[in-house]
Amino acid sequence: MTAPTDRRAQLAEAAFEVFTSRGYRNSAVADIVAAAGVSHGSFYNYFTNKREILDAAIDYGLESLGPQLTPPTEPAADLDEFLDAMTAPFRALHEFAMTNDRLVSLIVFDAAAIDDALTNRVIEVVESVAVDWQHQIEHGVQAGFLRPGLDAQVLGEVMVAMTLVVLLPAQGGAPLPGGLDHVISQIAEFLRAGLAAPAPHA
Amino acid sequence: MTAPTDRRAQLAEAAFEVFTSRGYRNSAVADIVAAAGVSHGSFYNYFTNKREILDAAIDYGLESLGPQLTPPTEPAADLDEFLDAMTAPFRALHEFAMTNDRLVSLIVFDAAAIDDALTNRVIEVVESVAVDWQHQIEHGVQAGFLRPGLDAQVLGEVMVAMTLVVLLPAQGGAPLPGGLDHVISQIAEFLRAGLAAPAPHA
Amino acid sequence: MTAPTDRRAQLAEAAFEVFTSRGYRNSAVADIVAAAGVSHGSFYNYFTNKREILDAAIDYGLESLGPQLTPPTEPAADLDEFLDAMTAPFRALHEFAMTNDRLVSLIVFDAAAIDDALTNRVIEVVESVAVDWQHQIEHGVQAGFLRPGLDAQVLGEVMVAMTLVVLLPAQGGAPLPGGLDHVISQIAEFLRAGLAAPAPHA
Amino acid sequence: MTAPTDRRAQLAEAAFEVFTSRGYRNSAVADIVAAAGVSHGSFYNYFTNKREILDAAIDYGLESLGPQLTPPTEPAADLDEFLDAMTAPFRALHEFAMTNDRLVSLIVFDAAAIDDALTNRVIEVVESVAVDWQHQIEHGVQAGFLRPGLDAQVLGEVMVAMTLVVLLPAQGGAPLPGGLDHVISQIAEFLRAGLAAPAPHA
DNA sequence: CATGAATGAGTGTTCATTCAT
DNA sequence: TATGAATGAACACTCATTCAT
Repeated sequence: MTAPTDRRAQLAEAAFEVFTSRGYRNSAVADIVAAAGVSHGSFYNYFTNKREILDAAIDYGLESLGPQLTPPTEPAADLDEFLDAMTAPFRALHEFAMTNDRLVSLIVFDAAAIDDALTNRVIEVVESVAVDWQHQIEHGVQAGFLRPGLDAQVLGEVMVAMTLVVLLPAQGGAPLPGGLDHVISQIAEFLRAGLAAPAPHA
Repeated sequence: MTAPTDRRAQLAEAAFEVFTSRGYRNSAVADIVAAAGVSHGSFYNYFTNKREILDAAIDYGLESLGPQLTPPTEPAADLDEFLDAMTAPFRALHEFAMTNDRLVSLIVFDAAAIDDALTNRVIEVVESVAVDWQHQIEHGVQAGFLRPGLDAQVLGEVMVAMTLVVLLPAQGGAPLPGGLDHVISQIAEFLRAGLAAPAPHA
Repeated sequence: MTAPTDRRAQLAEAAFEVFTSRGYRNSAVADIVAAAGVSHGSFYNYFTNKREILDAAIDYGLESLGPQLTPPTEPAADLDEFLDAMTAPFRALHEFAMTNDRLVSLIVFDAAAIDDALTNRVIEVVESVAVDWQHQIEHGVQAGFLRPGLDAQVLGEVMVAMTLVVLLPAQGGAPLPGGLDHVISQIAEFLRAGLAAPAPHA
Repeated sequence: MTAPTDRRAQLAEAAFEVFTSRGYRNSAVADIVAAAGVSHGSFYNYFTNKREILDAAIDYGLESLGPQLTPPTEPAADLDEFLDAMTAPFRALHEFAMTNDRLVSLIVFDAAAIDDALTNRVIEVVESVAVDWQHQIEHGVQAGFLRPGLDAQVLGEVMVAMTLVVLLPAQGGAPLPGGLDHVISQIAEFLRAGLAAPAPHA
């Protein structure tokens, strides 16, 4: 019925739907093949075990996550552009998390329960985002609009950590106080004051 | 072997060890009773099901976490005291997480996969910590050493999120760049610049 | 709290309540001791096992059944008295079964599922009732108002079997068509025609 | 070993053997699969639970019962034919019960202990037999060889009840006094006298 | 005789994985 | 490559019975 070449993709997509709606441990291989409309035995022609299709399902999910997460690679020219670039992912992540809460849950919470390989994979994604922010900050220091002496690596990770604020509401946390725009503007002001170079004396 | 009165505690402790080393879903009741040196049937004299002992195991783990987590209830008198109070939990949390990494993993990562009740419990702990920080900030604004216009609620949650920086290394993340002291001093400087009231013009 | 001498009776009564409301196999010793307000361990001071208390519970139940079941021992003097004596137990049994349906169910249906000893006990009760009816019929033949040539033993058992008609409604069967009085009068007419000696030619 | 198409039937047959020899509650799924020479897990490919295979096992047993139970559908032409038709099932039932005593026990005695659905199923079988007898009687009244004024519905149920006489010996009761033929002839005479229309005056 | 904690064999059920066709 | 029946180890949970106090 489906072209044989994308049986694997078809199964991965079905697994994504099943895993994100039931969680990894609560999902049976039988659920996945049923969702894919494929025979039970066929599963093992494409994946050696249940664990393996989890990677494929997460890949499938991440294909839509990636672009929104990455901040612009062009370094900001001045402080205002910098703040825009730093806060843009907060908005994107919040919206992504609100509409894909089960995927976030799958990646973040199921991962650690399954094995170290998956945990490390998640951590790598997180670290790579931190590095993007780190570069923005390094450039801002060099360009002179950020305070000298900033440790860009530490602050890149601080930025990553701060995204938790906009992710938690999607995972059952309290709604953002004052709404997303207000929270982002507070963060922007916090960053402006916290990171900007002191105003030169007139 | 153990005083009969705390069989329940004995089982909870064993469950804590088992859950933190294998994860909740990968642990069998048989593992717990084996670790406790108790018969299989006895388990159900003390807990009505496997889910119930998870609460007890987490309680057991949290008894040592609680005190270290809470920031001082005395409001800070000036900016330096404030920064000390704000950053102290980072050190405590880092040390706790480094020595109790499996408990953190159990609480943070297993919770969501199990129950909404447990997820909510975790979120409540987190929110309560956010509120403590929020009060510190509110007081600092009133006392005049923090910038007016700060939204203490938002920034309290930002603080909670930032703790992720010192928690991740215990969960398999990269080691803290420059060490804990360096990271904390960077955060302190960030907070000082980001939150302090502008210096009055001489 | 209770006189120690009737602990056994107290347990038997509790067992009767528990067994008749839940069935033997679905009742736990824990249920019985809870209903009796007695400690779990005490049970085995009075009964060697769960099976044994079933006998005691049935004894307890039968104490109220016995009198209503037995037809009058005085032999009937004529055909009308005979028919009254033969049909009276139908009314009694119907009423007993309607108000004690769970006991009937326990005795009749649980018995066979448990062991042959209990089955035989039930059958003995039934046979003893059959013998009572048999004697009535034998006497009627001798007195001349019943047809000669009747096999009183066979017809005694037929009478026992016929009681099933008035027992089934209590066990979930259809209600008696026309009501109990109508059914009994039909049976009486059936017996009159079926058993009476032919009217002497005038 | 067995044609794959009737694994379900194979299991049902094994369950029938197990249930009729041990009773439903005393039989484990493990016993059934062992008797069928099938793996434990296979059971749940064919039945969703233990309760479900009981229905199949009873169906299996009833396939041989059904035909013998049903009285002829052709209405009797005269009193002698009527008595033959009425008593024929007694012989059939007796023989069935003697050779299938454990099935009868399973159906009659286990049913009530299990659930209402099964109890109702048994009662429906019984009622349907009663209706067959009822029709015979109705026809006999119309044809004039049975007494007018008979309530065919009541007497149909009385007939069903009377079959108990020939069923009990298979369940551990005393043997039929005088043998089956004698008992049936006694019942036939009883019915003849009890139901026949009065002989017209010469 | 009273207690209730301890026991452990037994239950029905699930599911990832295999393999003959 | 496709299939789906077959597998069996593992699971959470029950409960009649024992026994030290």
